[in-house]
Amino acid sequence: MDQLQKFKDYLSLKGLKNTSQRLVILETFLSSESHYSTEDLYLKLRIEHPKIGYATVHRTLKLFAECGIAAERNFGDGQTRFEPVHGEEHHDHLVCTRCGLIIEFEEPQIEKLQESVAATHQFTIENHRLELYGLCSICTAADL
Amino acid sequence: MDQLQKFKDYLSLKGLKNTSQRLVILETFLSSESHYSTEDLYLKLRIEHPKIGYATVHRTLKLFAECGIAAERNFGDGQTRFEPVHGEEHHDHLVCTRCGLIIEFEEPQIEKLQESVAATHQFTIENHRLELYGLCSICTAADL
DNA sequence: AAGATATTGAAAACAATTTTCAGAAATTAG
DNA sequence: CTAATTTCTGAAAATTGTTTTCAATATCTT
Repeated sequence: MDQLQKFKDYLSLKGLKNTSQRLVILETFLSSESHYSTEDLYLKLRIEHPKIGYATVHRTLKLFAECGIAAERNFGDGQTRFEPVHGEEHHDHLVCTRCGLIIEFEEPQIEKLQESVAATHQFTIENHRLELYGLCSICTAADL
Repeated sequence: MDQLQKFKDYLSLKGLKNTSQRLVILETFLSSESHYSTEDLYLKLRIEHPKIGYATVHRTLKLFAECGIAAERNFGDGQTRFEPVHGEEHHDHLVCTRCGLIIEFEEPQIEKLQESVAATHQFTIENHRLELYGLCSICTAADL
């Protein structure tokens, strides 16, 4: 099922309304570079849809997160970011502290070790976050 | 070297002053349960030292972080927390999403895998954060 | 002890996020 | 199709956590 259908299903399930703003925001959100903050997306939308307000963008992003279309991320810069979820494997992030580059990665072995740590403490894991902060290859090179 | 000495050295290195507030805050910070938010520590201090202001607590916690006595943590609840650092191994956290319990753990194998992920992307890791969110053993049991 | 400099606490400023509210839009009922 | 009901929107205001300002005070140096 595609994301648009998933969103519409969620709206009707919850008795919410299918508005033009929500569809425009979804389309823009899905169509490009990930890791949007509310502000990022608001500014991008404003170019073609200057009527859409900041609060609506923010509310809609929260709605995406609620229905599983987006995941909330926080990379410690004081802004919450949202990234599209496409039902793929869970992934984690490398974050360049100099240029802001964000790279996604998957490492099933780490996930397994996390499970074993949780088991040791009789913890039931619901989700996790792993971020590696440092310099990307370009910034590392520039640093020499 | 103990933490008090480390703090005093840092102060004189930076030409900062050794005030009674700073010492009281350090003592209280080190003397008990970790993972304080500014507010937590402010409220705790207020019992015995009602004159100490919120801003001073906050500034002092930042100072601890600067000189390596404290580490800043953010568990996604919108509050920055500070935990005492005692020069031990780096550790990560299990966070109970129901009762708020925080358990620390170390898993060197995970650290190694992180290094290999970074190497794959020619990334130079400066630091990382790993948090496992879920239910602690007690909340898991209560959930049945 | 005096002078120079940093610190304090209260309040104001900030930044990100969330809420309020009245008018507008979407859905449902008739 | 129209009216009635309910949700949504956008602008502005409110909230929350954090940071800064500033005048009075404390600390350090000589």
